[in-house]
Amino acid sequence: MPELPEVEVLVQHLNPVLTRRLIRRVKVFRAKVIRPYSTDYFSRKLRRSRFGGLYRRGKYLVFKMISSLGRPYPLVGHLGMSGRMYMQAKILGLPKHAAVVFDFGQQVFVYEDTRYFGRLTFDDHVLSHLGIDPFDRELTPSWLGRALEARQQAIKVILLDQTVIAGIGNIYASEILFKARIAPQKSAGSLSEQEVERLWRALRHVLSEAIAWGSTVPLNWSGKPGLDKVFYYGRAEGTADYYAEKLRVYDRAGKRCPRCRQAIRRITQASRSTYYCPRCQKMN
DNA sequence: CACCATGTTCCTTG
DNA sequence: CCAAGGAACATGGT
Repeated sequence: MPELPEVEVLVQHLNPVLTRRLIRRVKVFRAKVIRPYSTDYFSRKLRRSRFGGLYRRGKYLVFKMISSLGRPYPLVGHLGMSGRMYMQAKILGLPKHAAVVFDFGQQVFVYEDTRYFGRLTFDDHVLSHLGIDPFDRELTPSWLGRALEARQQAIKVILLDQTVIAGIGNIYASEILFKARIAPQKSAGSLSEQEVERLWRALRHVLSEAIAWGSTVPLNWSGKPGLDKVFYYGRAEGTADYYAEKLRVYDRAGKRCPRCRQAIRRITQASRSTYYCPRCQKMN
């Protein structure tokens, strides 16, 4: 589920659904995702709190909670690799990998996570380590140039560094570099002014396109297996459009580049797959 | 059985 | 202190 566009679309979807709702009780099914708190402390703190607004920071969801005494406090969520969050009727029953469930009475708010890499915490300290948001007005081409100039690591690896720019993940990193026509192996500091400019454009273009798609298409949030496994390459109920078809290079090794018909290549960088077109994204 | 997977953190080595 | 690389986390798909 989670890179910046998915989290953004989810936050927009959840905001009106959750705001002002009163938590009657909290059930923790997998203590790991709320560490270092005890199940008891976590549940007691949230019980009888209300949801205020929520917003996104990088790939994190930040819920503004209001205690029964009217005191605000944050609840920070991260979806890891396989986390989902959605409202559903209580009578429907819980998914196999429900991690935490908030009970509202008739409805429940479910956080499920197959691999349990995600997290819910009251500690917003993690957010202070995050780099600039891709849609921050301060992120100009010259800002980007300065952020990259002293770095020797491959640009693909830098794009995944959440302390530089927050929100880009492995899928969109490849997509952004393809759009910008920059070889993923190039060291960040070696990019020309034109390349930095193209990267800046591609960043916003690719991410906003993904957000626009996710905001337009009806999504199946609870994701019944086989219907909407993962929304950006899954499918919403009644929709024939697969988001995978919108990806130009990611997971397309051996297939033709949509721009020049050359075969897409897969390489490994920092133990993760990178996909690119060797003809459109040259080293020099 | 093998390998791969949208992410982050922690450990080791230099 | 920094950088780079890798394992670990846990489960499922192919």
